[in-house]
Amino acid sequence: MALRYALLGLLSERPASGYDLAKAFEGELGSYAWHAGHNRIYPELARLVDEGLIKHADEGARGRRTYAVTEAGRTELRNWLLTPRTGGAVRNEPVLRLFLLSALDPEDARKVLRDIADSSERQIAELGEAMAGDTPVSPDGRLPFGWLAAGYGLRQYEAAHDWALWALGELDKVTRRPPTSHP
Amino acid sequence: MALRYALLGLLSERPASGYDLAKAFEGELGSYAWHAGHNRIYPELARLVDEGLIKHADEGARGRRTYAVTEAGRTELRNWLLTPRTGGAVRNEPVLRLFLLSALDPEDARKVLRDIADSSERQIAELGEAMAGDTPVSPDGRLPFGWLAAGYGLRQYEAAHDWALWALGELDKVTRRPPTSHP
DNA sequence: CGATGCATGTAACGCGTTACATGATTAC
DNA sequence: GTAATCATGTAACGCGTTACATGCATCG
Repeated sequence: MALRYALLGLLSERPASGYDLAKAFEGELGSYAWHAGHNRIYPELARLVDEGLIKHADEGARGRRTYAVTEAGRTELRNWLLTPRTGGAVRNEPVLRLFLLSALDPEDARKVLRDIADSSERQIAELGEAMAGDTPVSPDGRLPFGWLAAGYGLRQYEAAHDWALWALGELDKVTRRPPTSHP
Repeated sequence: MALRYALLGLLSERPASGYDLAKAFEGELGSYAWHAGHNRIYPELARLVDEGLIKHADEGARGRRTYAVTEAGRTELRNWLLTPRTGGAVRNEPVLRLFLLSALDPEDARKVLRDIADSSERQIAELGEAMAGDTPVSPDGRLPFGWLAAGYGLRQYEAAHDWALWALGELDKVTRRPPTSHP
């Protein structure tokens, strides 16, 4: 049920074809929030047209068809965004891995935790660079798509980094070793 | 592919029946990491037995069958946990909502952000209470299942809270209003 | 003896992934 | 002219959800 809202959201930025939308999912949106390939996108676009949430906007070369969001579509998206998620079914593999850490012996768990510390550090550097400088403002007086989400990502990775270091300390406590020093 | 590792992880704590496992998913594991009902669990247990990753351990009253992890199962779980996730397909609805925030007008976006700030504050209070006091140690000298994950959750919610307040400030900037004061 | 909880399964359906398949245009 | 890119679809399969279905044991 989420793909349709991703599509409505992208189309509410500007009209686009299925091909354009597939490319949009290959950027930050797709890597951090929701991914979909053209094979899922085309059938869903057809359904959205059926339901009157988007409409055919233009026909271009090579069979290119662009779609635009309708008023009904805008309303539908707005309702969804304003309705707080109902604690729905969770399927979060990275978090599952953290839960299962206690199934590893301490040496292996340390390996995993150091990996997390390292990779989150890299992500922080990347995102921090992307967000350096002033708050950007689009000509229409809105925040650019993804700017707020990037800020969220940055804080999440900082939290993950903090956590990994704390967890290494916790592990040291129960194995009664002196704190490991890793450069 | 993740459910099987959740099951292997739970069974590596202690042998359990399908029914026990279904209950385990109703706790923190199911609310934060991965959820599954008995309908998914029973077929997957059958498959794991077929593949030799778990084995039949005991037969009890009312048709109760408990399973235990085999050496092959332990190895499989360990390999999975030690293999860093390959940036696989992302499907994270809460984050998708953040990306789409720019599709809302500023007044609506503020509503959503205040909701997030409030709910994360509640979660922080809950988790903070659960984690108050010293690091618990099980008799076998291991950290209890879920302890590290709880620490992760706490930091995530703190990050979300921080972010929501920051995002409200960013919104104020582009709409050129004085910072909102909300109690 | 009826309600609740323990305990296990099957069937239909939807969403997502991987693979298969096709054709038009542009760049070299 | 041929390779890359634009552009759109279909089919098979797997995982997850919702709903359907059954039976035993304990508590009051």
